[in-house]
Amino acid sequence: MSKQVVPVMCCSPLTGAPLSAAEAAELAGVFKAIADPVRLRLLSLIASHAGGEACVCDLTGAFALTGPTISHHLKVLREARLIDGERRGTWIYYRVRPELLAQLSAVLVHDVPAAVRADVPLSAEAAT
Amino acid sequence: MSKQVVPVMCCSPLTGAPLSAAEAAELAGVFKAIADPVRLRLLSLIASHAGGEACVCDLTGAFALTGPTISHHLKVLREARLIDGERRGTWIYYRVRPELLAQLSAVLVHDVPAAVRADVPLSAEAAT
DNA sequence: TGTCAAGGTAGAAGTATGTCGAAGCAAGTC
DNA sequence: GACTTGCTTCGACATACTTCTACCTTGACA
Repeated sequence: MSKQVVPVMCCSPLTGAPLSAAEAAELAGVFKAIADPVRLRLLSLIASHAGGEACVCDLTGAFALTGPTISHHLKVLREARLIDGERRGTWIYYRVRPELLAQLSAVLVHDVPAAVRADVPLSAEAAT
Repeated sequence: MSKQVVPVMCCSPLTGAPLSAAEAAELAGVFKAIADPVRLRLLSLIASHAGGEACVCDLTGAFALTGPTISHHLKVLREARLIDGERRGTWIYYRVRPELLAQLSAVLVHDVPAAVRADVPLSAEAAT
């Protein structure tokens, strides 16, 4: 593997029906993306930054890691569709995509209200 | 590592304040436990089994994996406090612990209602 | 166009994880 | 007590992941 292609999040709640192997693999790919302290902090750093977005320069300073390493983790998060990057002049700004987070959250419990689950319509997806 | 000791789940929602390194490490440990297709299926298999619990014999048959491998994954889930095992005669029965799942879910979104978050009071913890 | 700064990609090294076979422990049966 | 069944632990091995250094790409500006 190495390529964590996560097409469109599926999956009924964990506590509902047994997951199929394909669903489990898809879900595991996303969870794997956030199952790292650095990426978790990256995510919360971006999400809690003013305006809901942060440039890489803001993020690099928060870790005792080199630029390429941060870049690698951001790429993993991007490939998992958890964040979106946008270049604005010299800097690249990242923002989290709450819809996937909400879906993940919904999978973990069986009674998260639909309002949360459908935070942002998934049909708006156009990730490339 | 190898020892995934997860004392008591902490952590404010990801989209709230930036996670500290310690919080991130703790959270990442639990996410790492579920960031595997086999463990995810194991979890959903147990949760959706009649009575909310399943014996290892029920689980082993669902995978093209050897007993020791299933046992290893169950141990990881147990150490992450996501499941509980209980020996009853010849068989060992596992059941999921929805409270940690609910907490994890609450971390991923910022507006999960308290009713879900506090599914089961964490103070009841006595995991060793 | 040339230069600088911000970030990304490539490849390598060390470490962690997933899987297996062999062996061991616990409970039930004869 | 000996045997069988169910499950875990141990040790080994292959693969995946994290991090680094070196180098490349992109955009701003003189």
